[in-house]
Amino acid sequence: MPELPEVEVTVRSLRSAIKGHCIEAFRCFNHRLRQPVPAGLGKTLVGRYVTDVRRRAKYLLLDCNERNSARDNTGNGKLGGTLILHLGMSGSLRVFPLGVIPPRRQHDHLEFLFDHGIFVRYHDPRRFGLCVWVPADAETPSLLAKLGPEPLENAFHAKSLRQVLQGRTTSIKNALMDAHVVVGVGNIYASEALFRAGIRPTTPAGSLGFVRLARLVEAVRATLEDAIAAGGSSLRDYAKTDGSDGWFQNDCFVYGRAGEPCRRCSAPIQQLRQSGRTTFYCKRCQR
DNA sequence: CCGACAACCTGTGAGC
DNA sequence: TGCTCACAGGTTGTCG
Repeated sequence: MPELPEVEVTVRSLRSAIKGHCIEAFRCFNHRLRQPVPAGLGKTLVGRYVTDVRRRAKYLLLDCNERNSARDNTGNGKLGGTLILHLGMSGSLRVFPLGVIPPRRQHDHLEFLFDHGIFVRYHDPRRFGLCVWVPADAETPSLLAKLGPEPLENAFHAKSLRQVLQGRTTSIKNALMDAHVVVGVGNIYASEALFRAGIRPTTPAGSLGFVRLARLVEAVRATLEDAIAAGGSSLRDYAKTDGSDGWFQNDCFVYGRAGEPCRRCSAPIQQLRQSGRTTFYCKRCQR
């Protein structure tokens, strides 16, 4: 489901809905996610204001302030911190306007109620997502410690990319999906970016020269920006915070289009398997 | 260190 | 209709 564009779209609407507001209530109906939702998380969260909603890689980060002492008897202290959410393969967040709280669906695992009546639900059928609290004085959590550059920021460029791919024999498609190389690019957008760059997904990562990598960097950026503008891709589970679908799946050049004509040259789109994931490409446009 | 693969979990669609 | 199998936007641990 969610790759960088879907998480970014979620972060933006969540930010506008809850930034500056106080968590009045929290409920957890199933703590068994990829990592267990900590017991007593509600006591940690209630009474805190969300000072910002950010994204790092595919993680959503809810920054929370210090809390006035009285209600806190959790042993977590009153120190501020960050709630880290990940949507895994099938997760989504839904924001309900004031006073609207529909019945809970199957796989709605977490609920947040804010002081202005806004209600947020976390839904994740496969439970590959996570929800953990990191106090402000903790060292960088291992989840975030070893991540590569953000693809939409300046630190992602051809020169550094060539350096990290130096000597790597794995395919460029596998390398693009490696979060040590660059974050946020998953199975859909790796195929899409390689199409836009005109690069065959099976090309050994270390064999690409500066010019082709520069083209790839721009293709990754353009692909992700277009997908964000389209509200992300909705295939099975992903939906925006208002419950509506993203549209980028309709704009894909290659993903999910095996056998269909290439939008650029009409040759049939090819499909193959790389490290257990399906890859799509055009054998004429990508060399 | 690197690369490939299984595991985590549920739902869905295809084929028999 | 009902069963089984393959596969699905991610990440992590393990093995060779």
